[in-house]
Amino acid sequence: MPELPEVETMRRGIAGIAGRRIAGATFPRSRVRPISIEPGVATLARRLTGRTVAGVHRRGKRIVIELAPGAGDERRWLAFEPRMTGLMLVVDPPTVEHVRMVVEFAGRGSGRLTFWDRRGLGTIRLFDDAGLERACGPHKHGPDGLVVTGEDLAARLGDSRRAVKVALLDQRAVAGIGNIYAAEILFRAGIDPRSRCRRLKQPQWDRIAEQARRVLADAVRHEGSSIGDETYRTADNRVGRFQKRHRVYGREGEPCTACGTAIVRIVQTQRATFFCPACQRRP
DNA sequence: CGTTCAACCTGGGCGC
DNA sequence: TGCGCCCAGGTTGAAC
Repeated sequence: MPELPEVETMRRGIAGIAGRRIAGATFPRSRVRPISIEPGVATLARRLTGRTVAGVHRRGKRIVIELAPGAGDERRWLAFEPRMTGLMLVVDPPTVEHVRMVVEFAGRGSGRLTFWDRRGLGTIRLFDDAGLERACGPHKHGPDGLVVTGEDLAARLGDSRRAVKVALLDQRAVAGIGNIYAAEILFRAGIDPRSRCRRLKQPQWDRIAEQARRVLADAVRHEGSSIGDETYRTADNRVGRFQKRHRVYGREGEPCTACGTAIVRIVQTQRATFFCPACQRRP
C-alpha cells in the first residue's frame, strides 16, 4: 500500500526515536511467512542492540534508520520496505498476529517501534554504506517524487515506448510514485495514462512533474491515503485523509469531479488504472 | 534491450 | 453458510 506520502508520514511519525539507544530487537511472527530479513533474526538482533539512532530517513518507499557508529564499528542503516501492507508503529499494532519486528529502546520514556505487516511481503534489511547504495542508490532510484522536474522525467522516460502511467511506476525514473498517485497525478496533469512516453513533449513532462510534486506534497499534508480496514495507518495508528481527495483512483463509474463523465477503469501491466476519458487526452 | 508475467502472501468482497 | 474466484497501495526475476 504505502507510496511516498504514506511512507513519509510514517517516517515523520517515528522520527522521535532519533537519539535513542536500542535495547533489543525481537521478531515475533517473522518465521511464519517468508518475509525477507537480512541478515537472519539472531544476527540482526545482536548487531542492533546497543546502537544509537542517528536519524530517520526515507528513500523512495523505504524507511531508513541511520545507526550511529558503535565502538570500533561503522555506521549502519536499517531499512524497512513496507511493500503492500507494512506499517511502522509507535503504538500497539492492529493485531498481535503479523508483528514482524519489535525494536525496544533503552532508558526513560523508552518506547518501542513495531513493524507490522499483514501480508508479509515487506522486507527488513541491515546495510553498510555500500549496501545501502546498492539497494536504493541512484542506480535503483530516480529523483524523489517531491522534487522531480520535467527535465528529469523527459531525460529518463522521453525515449520509452511504455505507456506513461506504467513508466511513472518505475522507481528508477522517479522514486516514490505508486498506483494511486500515478493515477491522481495524470488526472491533474490532464494526460491519458495510455499515452506513449515518446509522444510526450517537454511541456507535458513539465505538467506531470509539477502535479507529481503538488499531489505528493498535498498527500503528505493529509497524512496519506487509507482505503479499507487494516490498511495503511499513521505511526500512531490513525487513518490518513487524502483518500477523500482522490479524483479518479477507486472511482470507476462515478462522475468526474471536473466534467461529470464516468471514470473508467482499465488494466495496464496487470494493474488497475483509473482515469477520466474526457479530461485526460493523448498528445 | 524493453516488456510481460507469475510469484510472493493474507484477507475482504462477491456470485452462486 | 460455504466455496471458489477476484481484488488490493509493491517488487523481483524469469521468460518472451
